[in-house]
Parts: sequence; structure tokens; C-alpha cells
Amino acid sequence: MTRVLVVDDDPQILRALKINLAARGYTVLVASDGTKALHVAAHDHPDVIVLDLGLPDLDGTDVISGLRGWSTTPIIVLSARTDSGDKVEALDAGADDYITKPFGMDELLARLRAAVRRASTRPTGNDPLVQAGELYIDLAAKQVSRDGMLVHLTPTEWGILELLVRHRGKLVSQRQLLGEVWGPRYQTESHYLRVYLAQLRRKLEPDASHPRYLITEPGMGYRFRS
Amino acid sequence: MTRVLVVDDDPQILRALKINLAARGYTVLVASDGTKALHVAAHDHPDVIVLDLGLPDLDGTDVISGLRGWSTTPIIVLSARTDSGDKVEALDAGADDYITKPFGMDELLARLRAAVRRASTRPTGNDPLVQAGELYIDLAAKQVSRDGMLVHLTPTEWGILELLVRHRGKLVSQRQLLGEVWGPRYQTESHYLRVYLAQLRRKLEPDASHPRYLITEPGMGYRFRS
DNA sequence: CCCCGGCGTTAAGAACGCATCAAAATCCGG
DNA sequence: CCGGATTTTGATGCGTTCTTAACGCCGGGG
Repeated sequence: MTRVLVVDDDPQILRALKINLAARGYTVLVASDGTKALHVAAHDHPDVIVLDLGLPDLDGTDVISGLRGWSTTPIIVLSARTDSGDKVEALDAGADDYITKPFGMDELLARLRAAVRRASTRPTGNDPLVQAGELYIDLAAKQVSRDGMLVHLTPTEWGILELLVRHRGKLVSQRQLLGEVWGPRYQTESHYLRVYLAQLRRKLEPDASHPRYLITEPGMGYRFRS
Repeated sequence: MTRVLVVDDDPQILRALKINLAARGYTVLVASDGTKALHVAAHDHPDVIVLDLGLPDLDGTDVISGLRGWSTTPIIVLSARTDSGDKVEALDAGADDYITKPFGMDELLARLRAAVRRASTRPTGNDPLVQAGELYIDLAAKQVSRDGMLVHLTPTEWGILELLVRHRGKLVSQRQLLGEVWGPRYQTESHYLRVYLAQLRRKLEPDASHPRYLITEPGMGYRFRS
């Protein structure tokens, strides 16, 4: 059974979607604000998320990036704003589709089917909790602990670790790291990486000068080994 | 660089898209009708397809299903028709997104980025894990192991091995190897290849002086035999 | 038979990339 | 506006990798 998380603060829309989706055989989860949405998504792992942008507590793009930190679940954005800037922002934050209100229910359902169809051909390894030796990395909560003790990371440090852990085992090129953490313009500033990898190792590795997890592949990039 | 196939019979739109996409660094392929579109897609394997529905020869949904028969390349549909029935039909035929004309260029670009991003996190079609005797070559992780032991390769060594393994069984010319690994200016420096092939054999072959995998084709090039 | 071109092998200096420390600049909350 | 945290920048030393050169081998053609 396909499970849909609907996030909207308007009870009327919520109700309409719930009825329509349930009638088509979907299991419907609901959340009325961004915080709850992140919580439900982390807890129940829906197959697809329908997200209204006008939420009372969090900015829509923050919800999207919060989810994208650990999950690749398809996100379909609903919004009353037709402004193309909003669309660009949401899509670039990681949304899969964007529909403006008022919308036709059959169109939403078709886009939902398209999103689920795409996702079903994808691999599933979406575990937001990663363990490696004495390290516990919670991608959903954005927290790292070592020997049970929480380790504080700065935003940049977390950005690097998250990217590496999400591709754990794989080699991540310097270009990709710089591009995704600092932005496309910084793709050649490989010096930043050396400074921050040293910091991460000091915080996470048992022996910072002989890394077990944060491995350098000279001339190519870095790798998280678990 | 990302390659986009644009399918439209209106030369004006074709031109506008071509200019805008090229300016963003995309490589643009074009087709003016459905038959050509299917042909170009099969021949050149673009990374994403932008498809106008109002084509002179074929119905739009037929083009989509024709593509979906063998390809999972993302398809973004453009259409002048706002009718929701058309959207449903196109999406259910296998399209990934649907934009109605007139559309904002920045919105199209954002949806394009979203489609490419999704596709790039999918299993890369071809098999990223190649086995040959006691060798395991993981193209995605950029890792090689021999008898279960990890073998460390330098960037240049990996570049050569990757190219040969991607074309395993086939002969790869010295020119191509030099051009892709060192750059177009080095296409005659065949000496480099001898040095590096010797290194690779020492690291990978059971008996470096009687290669089983990294085969020299004298005067022509090299071949990876599995 | 010997020369020559293409290949394999080895070795050494040059060039490059990395780790590390430290200080300056910037950001951010109170 | 201040002070601490964070990011950016600079400088140095070290190890690895690339480049280049030298030499031996083999087979084909003159």
C-alpha cells in the first residue's frame, strides 16, 4: 500500500486530500506544520510527501532541505503562489514537483503516480541512522555521537560529513563536496576541504593522524568508510 | 556535461531553448518531430528530454510510450493545452513533468535541474560492479580489490583502468586513452601508457609479465579482458 | 644478419597535493 | 556594540605522484 504524507495547515484542504487519496487506496498520514512533518517523515517513512508551502512554523524550503538531508522520498509542493521565483527555490531545494493552487484533483493524482513510479525504480537504502564503530550519525536529527557522547559540529562540518555519509563507501570528489557545501563557485578551493577534514578528524576519529572513517583519496576526493 | 534533447516543431521555441540551455552549459540536441526524436534518443542517449506535445507526425503520448519502452531518461512535457486530461494522459504514459505554455524559462530550468538530479541518484543503468577472476572493480565507489584486499590506485592509474573496464572486451586506442586521461594535447605521448600499464599490471595482475586482464594490442591500443 | 620501432621495466628529480598550525576576518546572538 | 564561535586565508614541511630519461627485449624487414 502506498503511504502519502500530506502536510497542510488548512483543515479543509487536508480533509479534501484525505478523502480523495483514501478513496484511491492510498494510506494517508497528515501533519499540520513543518516540525510535525519532519517528525512524521522520520518516524513513519512515507512513500511520497505532499507539502503545502504556507506553513505556520517553518519556511517551506527549510522543510524540504531538512528532509533531503537524509531522505530521497519524493516531495510534491503545493502552493498558492504562482511566482516563478518560489517554484525555482522549492525545486532547487530538492522538491520533485510543484503545483499551484487551485489545482485539479486528477492532476495532483497523476503527478503523485508519476512521482511514486519514479521512486519505485530507485534503490531503498534510506536509513537515517548510520553506525560506524563508536560513531552514531543521525542524518534526520543532524546529530553525531561518539562513544555515546554528543559531538558538536559546525554547519560546514556537518555539511561535509552528511554528504560523505550519505554516499558511504563511495568516493566523493572534491568538486562535488565543494560544490554542494560551499556552492558551485568554490569548486576549486580544495584548501577548505583540508582544513575542515582535519577538524572533523580531530572531533570524530580515535586517532586523527591515522583516520579510520574519513579517508583521503589523494588527487580524487574523500570517502567515508564504515 | 548534461545533454538535453529538445523536441519541438516551432523553430522559434527551439531557438529560444537552444540559446538558454547552451548559455547554462547544457549540450543541446534537437529534433523537430516525433520520429526524429525517437531516433536521436536511441542513438545519442541524452540525459533528459524536453518534449513538446504538438508534434506534426506522432501523438505526444505515443512518443512517450515509445521512449519508455526501453529508456528511463527523464521526460519533461511542454504543452499549450492546459486541459487536465492531457496532463494526466502524458504523466500516466510515463512523463516526469508537465509544463504549460507560456512558461517561464527559469521555471523550466528549475524543473530540468530537478529531473536531472533525481535521475543522477538512480542506479547508473550499467553495472557499476565488475568482476574478473580475483579482481573486483567498483566503478561507482572507485575502488578495486584483489583477492578481497583493497588495492590503492593513483588518479591516473584509476583513469586508465576505468576507461578500459567501461569498454571491457573492446579495444581502446592509445589516442583515446591519452586524450581522455591526460587531455587532448597528450594524444601522441604513448610512452606514458607503457609506464602506467606496467604499474597497473604490477598492482593487479597475478603475473605481471604475462597479463591476463590488461592486454596490449601492439601498435593499436589496450584491452581489458574479463 | 643487423637495424629499428614499439614495448616493458626501472629509477630519479620535479611538481603537486595533503596535513597542520596559526592568525586574520567574518558572522551571530546577547 | 561586544565577545565567542566560525569561516577564511596564509605559511610551512612532508610524502606521494607525475614526468622524464635510460636501458633491455622482441620481432619484422631490409
